[in-house]
Order: sequence, then structure tokens, then C-alpha cells
Amino acid sequence: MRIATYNINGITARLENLLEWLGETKPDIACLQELKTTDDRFPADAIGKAGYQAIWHGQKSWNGVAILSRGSAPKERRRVLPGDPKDSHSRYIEAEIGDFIVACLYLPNGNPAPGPKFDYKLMWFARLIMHAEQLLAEQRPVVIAGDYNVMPTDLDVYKPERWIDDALFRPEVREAYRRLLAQGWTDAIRKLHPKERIYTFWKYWRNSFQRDAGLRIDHLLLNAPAAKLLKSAGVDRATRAKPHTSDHAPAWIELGAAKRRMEPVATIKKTKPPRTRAKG
DNA sequence: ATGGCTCCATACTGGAGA
Repeated sequence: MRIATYNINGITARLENLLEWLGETKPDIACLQELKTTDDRFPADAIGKAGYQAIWHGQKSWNGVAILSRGSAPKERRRVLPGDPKDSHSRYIEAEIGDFIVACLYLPNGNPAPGPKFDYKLMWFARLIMHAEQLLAEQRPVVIAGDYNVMPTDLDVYKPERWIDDALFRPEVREAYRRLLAQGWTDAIRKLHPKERIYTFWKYWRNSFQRDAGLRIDHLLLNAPAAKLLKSAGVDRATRAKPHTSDHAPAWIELGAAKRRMEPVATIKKTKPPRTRAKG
């Protein structure tokens, strides 16, 4: 079971890239961010022809999230992060897919910091931490995947000293991420690659990708039942190298099959047939 | 050093992204 998260940076402009990536890497579940289009313009037909059922929460020009599945259909659980009825940004969607719960998020960027946008980011993070506490209580495997817009540690930034005052790296934001993990979530990529420099974003400017001047800001967090199933994790860097591509690369995990709760099975005693001597 | 690049809207420019 492969679950991926990909900030597509405009699903209209990037539809061909998206379909190519789906065909090449065949994720079972794909969480998308930055659709940058309204619900009625979401390309559900093209995505359906590629073999995926989807739910989405769009918005004109900005934000927008979707969950695609090529196995069980995603059953929507919520499309709003609780805690602020006035929040009009489309940044969250959550579904039940087979035995899994999958949440897809696009956490606010927060620049410039300090300022109202940074305040909004911290508020949004606090709401996420509140809601994640509820998700963590689930017995089923839960994956919270998306663009978190935070580099958790120095290892996740090509030049930490240059990002120290940025909303993606300020101490308050890293602290919020630590608080989230401390609830019991596993950062899948970091768990399997504790020392490796792994990035998921490179600016379009100044040949950032060619220089590997990147950031790790797209994450897949796992509750304990999901973490038990974790087999491998990585980043589709080749997707970032393509023409007309998003400035993010997809990040993914491979999970083993979720174990269904064993139902009590009536013991069938095998009784050997009585030995009968061949007569005659 | 506030540049550089690319999306979207209904546009020939500006906001947002990170």
C-alpha cells in the first residue's frame, strides 16, 4: 500500500504532470495540495479515467486539497479542521479508505513573520494539534499527510542560518511540530532515514533543484498502528526534475496490509479418520 | 541583498507562494 502526498501547485496547469506521476508511481492513495481551483473545476473525469476515485475541497485561486484512491473509494469524514468557524481557507480534508484513515492538509505558509499571516499559521497549527489528539485515539491506522510548511530540524534545510527568521523555520513553528509528534506520531521519512538529507521542495529560482538547495516540508505522520506497518519511505525526485513541474516533489510511504481484527473462529478439531485396516 | 520564478485572476499587473 503506497500513500503519497504531493503539493501540485495548480491542478489545472499541472494536470498532465499529475497523470504522468500517477501512471509512473501508482500510489494507492494520493493526497494533493494547492489545487488552486474551485470545486466545479476539479478534473474528476481525467482522474477517474486514470483509475482514481477522489474527494476534494477546492477554492478559487488558492489552497485546495484532495484525496485520490485507486482501491476503496474515499469516504469523507470531514473537510474542515475544527476550531475556527470563520476560517474560509480550503486546507483540510479527511477520509476513511478501507481500513485506513487518511487526512490531507495544507498548513499555512505564514510569511511574513511576525504578522497576521504568521498568527494564522500558529492558530492553524494549534487547531491541528487539538484534532490530531482525537485522531491518535483511533484504533485503525491513521496517516496525516501533506504540506506542513515546516522544516522540523536543521537537517531539513540546505542552509539553516538563512531560514532562521522565516515562517517555515521559526522556533515557534518547529516547537509546534515537536508538540504534534510528542503526542505519539511518527514522521515516516525521518524514522526510516534518520541521518539523511531529504528534501521535498526546491524554489524555482536560482537553479535550486540543480544545486539541491531544498527544504523538507512535506510530511507523512503515522499513528502507532500505521507505524507498525511502515516498510519504506521516500521522495519522487525525478518528478521534480521534469519540465513544467511543481516546485514540490511527491513524498511517499509503503505500508504493509492493515491487520484486520481477528474474529473468534470456532475451533475445528481435525479428527483423524479411524484407521481401517485394509482387509483382504 | 527582498532579487530570482510560476501560478492564478480577467490582466498587461498584482498577490501569493516558500
